[in-house]
Amino acid sequence: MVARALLGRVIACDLPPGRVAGRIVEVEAYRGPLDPASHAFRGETPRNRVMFGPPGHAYVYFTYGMHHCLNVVCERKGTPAAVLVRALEPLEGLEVARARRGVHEAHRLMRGPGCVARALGLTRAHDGLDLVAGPLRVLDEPARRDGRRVLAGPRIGIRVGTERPWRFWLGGHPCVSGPRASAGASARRRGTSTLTPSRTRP
DNA sequence: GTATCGATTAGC
DNA sequence: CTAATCGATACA
Repeated sequence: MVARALLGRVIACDLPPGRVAGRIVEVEAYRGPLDPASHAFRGETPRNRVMFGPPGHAYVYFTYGMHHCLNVVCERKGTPAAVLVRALEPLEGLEVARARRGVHEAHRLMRGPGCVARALGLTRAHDGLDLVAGPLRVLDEPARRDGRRVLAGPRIGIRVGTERPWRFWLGGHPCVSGPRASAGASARRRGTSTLTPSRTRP
């Protein structure tokens, strides 16, 4: 619900040395006790505390010993749910983002959740920020999807909960990480079944 | 206490 | 495909 509504909206981050902003083009939804892929699946901890708080706040976590990821907390206080921001289309502050990322091409600046947080300059220090008050904000202007369709497919990078099509993105957008066509279309073209696991583990 | 594994990425 | 790199988690 909230995940789809966030597609096409703008996130702006006002931290030194200047504003970096981008349009949301790819997200993933995570829920609480019913979603084994969610950080909130096993209850509240110091790390995921913000997910259990009021909506409209940033949940920023640290993972793989080197990356941060940005989420938008949804649902009322006490009901953990969040939307992972996986990719933005750069709009403002491209030079600041380039300096932080060490990458030049615009379409690769904020492609992937770790890259989004890096380009915006976010760390655990920004966990819990109010996304209406700032300095990290979801701007109060209508979503602009530029005629692109909202497509859905399985979430990326998880090993449980993959059966739920809770990854959403703007079809064909160059800043989307991973597959850009719908899962169904992609499976049809390749003659493979979406239901067949593509990866096994010894 | 030790062992394992990530809501990832860059590079070969 | 793997290394990087460390906090959270599982388990003895």
